[in-house]
Amino acid sequence: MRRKAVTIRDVAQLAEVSVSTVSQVLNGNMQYVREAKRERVLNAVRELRYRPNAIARSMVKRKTATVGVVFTSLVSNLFSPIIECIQDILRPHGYNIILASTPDAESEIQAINALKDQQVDGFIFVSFMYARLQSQSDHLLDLKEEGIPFVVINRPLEQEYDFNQIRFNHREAGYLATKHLIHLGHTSIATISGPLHHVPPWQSAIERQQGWLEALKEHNLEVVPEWIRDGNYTYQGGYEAACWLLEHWDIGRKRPTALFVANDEMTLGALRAFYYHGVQVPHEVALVTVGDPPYAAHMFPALTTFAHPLKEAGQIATRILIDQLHATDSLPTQKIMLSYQLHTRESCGTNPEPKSRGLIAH
Amino acid sequence: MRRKAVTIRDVAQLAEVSVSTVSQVLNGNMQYVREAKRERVLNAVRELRYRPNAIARSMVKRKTATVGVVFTSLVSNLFSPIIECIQDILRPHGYNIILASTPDAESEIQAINALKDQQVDGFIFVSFMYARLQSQSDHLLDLKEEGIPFVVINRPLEQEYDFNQIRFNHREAGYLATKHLIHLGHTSIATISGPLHHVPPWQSAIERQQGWLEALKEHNLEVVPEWIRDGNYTYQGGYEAACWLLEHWDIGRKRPTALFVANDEMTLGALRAFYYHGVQVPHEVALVTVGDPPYAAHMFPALTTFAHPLKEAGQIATRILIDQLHATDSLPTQKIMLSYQLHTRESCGTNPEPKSRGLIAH
DNA sequence: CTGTTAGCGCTTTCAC
DNA sequence: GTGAAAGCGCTAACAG
Repeated sequence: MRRKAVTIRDVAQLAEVSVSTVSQVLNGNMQYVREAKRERVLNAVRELRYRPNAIARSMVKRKTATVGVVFTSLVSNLFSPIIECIQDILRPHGYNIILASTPDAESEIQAINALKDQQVDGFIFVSFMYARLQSQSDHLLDLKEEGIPFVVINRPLEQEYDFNQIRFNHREAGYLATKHLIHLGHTSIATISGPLHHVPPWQSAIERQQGWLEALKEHNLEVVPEWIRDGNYTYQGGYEAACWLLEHWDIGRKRPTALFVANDEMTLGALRAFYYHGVQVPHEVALVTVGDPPYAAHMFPALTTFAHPLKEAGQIATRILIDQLHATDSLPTQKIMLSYQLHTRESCGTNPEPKSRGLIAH
Repeated sequence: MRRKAVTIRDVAQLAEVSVSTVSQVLNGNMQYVREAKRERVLNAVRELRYRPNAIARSMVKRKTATVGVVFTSLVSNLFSPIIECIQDILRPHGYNIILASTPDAESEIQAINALKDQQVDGFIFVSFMYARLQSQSDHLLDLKEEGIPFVVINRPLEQEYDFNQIRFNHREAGYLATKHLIHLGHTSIATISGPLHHVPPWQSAIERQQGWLEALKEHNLEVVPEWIRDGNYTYQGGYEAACWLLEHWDIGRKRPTALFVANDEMTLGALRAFYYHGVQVPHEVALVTVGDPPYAAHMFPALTTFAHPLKEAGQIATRILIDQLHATDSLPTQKIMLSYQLHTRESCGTNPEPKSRGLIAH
């Protein structure tokens, strides 16, 4: 069935040279091969449609030209763009990607072992904790020790590790989002935060909320404790948080006119709550969120967001990895902090829609 | 640096047995090994933390326990769920996934070759033509000939091939979507279709439109030629198609009260057009679409959709592949047609929202 | 310049 | 039962 593969020996035979000559030619060590033979070899290769067996080559070179890309989850909007640009950069360099998704530390360890068995040359780890990965990273120390290069993206590290790492500036996102609202004239700004009391601490949630707080304080705006609603990063949480705000709308001294929602899931929930209660966004309450899913621009109203710098993260991570892969001696670790990028659309009230929603009663 | 790997020989030495014995034990051929030695070997393995080198094993077994998964594009909503369930099924069987994305036939061929060089045991091809892949499949014949098993998902085949293939029933989606609208009482139903005049023919677009037509005819409803708007499967196209309809709203004899939109991109565009023109969905125009992105349930109104049976496709494809991988002799090819699944939400008018949108003028 | 040879780490006959 | 030995397809010294 499977047509017996043509080997380097077949080529050598047809070209009437030795296998090592063929190997030389194929690996570009042409300096040692005369043109005539070179031609003969190349012709034989073509004639036989010979393709070197990468496995055999890997075994002797002890390099596989594959990298393991390990995600915490494949289900997210965040996954696609990042894997795509990892792939786009890796492929021209001749590297293949072996993919793995690992919801928890245990399965991550297994995946790493499986990939090590496969002799991958390096790793990229990408953490988006939609499935509250129990963050443990001690097992990455082994990789380090074995000299296998890797880089981690958005991985919450419970302590200081000497890893190549790329992080997102959550605090800044909260800070800038809130400032954006403040510059728009808002002085009463609530927040729907991620899980603030999670164990272990959910860094991004805490930091985004701190950014919000910082911006308010910087502008001497009142910080109403009840205006920090924990939405647990979920749709339902966002919905309930918005409902709570709605119910207590007029009870407090004043009501918030703007909202910093710490992720897009919760934003969807909050929007739905407002929609059901007939509260207009952004006219009655302006809204800025973190995370820029593809549909953000197509919601009603279109969402003003701070987008994860996914492409940058993927590109930088891949470049760092490639450098390490090519380097003969070990390179210094790199720690990179990336900023979220503002996309101003309708929900913050900056870009009002062509026709106001009020018109629908026409 | 890279701590020199422990090999089977090290284990043999420590256990004071031969390498072949170790190999036997590790491969579960325990029938030929006495318990005592078995123990010694296992202990040595543990002590040395030995892990067999998969590459070396692959070379002699001529099996790599990896499958190549080749997508036309990584950017789609459709990609994540499908890769996830391929992975979920493959992993327990010990298979790894090598990922590739290939926008056109040329790069697909290259990717296939690269993966063949890596000796992958099989392939899964997934086509979502967001990047109008020039559909060519003759090169898959080579795979067939070489006896490398593979299955194609949603691949538009320009002719009849003897491939394992999983298709989506586009015609039925259009038909059922339209019938759904008809059952809701609509008699004037327009459609925003995909590219009807694409070269080569864009099957899904044509078939979905035909399904729409079929349903109308079956119920003796008038087919207004102008109510077939080609939206080119794009956001912009959907927007323009909806605008056209809006402009000609009252010019025709009657106006459509419902709309079958052939994909979600165009739906977003159409919704935006309606939003800007103050036309209420579903009150003034009901809407059903094909494709069920994660945000469909969170739009305003929530979208009634026919969802791609992605998980089923991924599961079935993977199972077929695994069967072929395990089979000693070649299995018959399988051709499977999957139906889209209806998700009834708000945009068709079946599930009106708790409070009507009119209330927002309160 | 070119061919011979010794492995890479593992599995698998095949004698003993 | 167990071990010695022959490769899997390729690369990389090392002679010539």
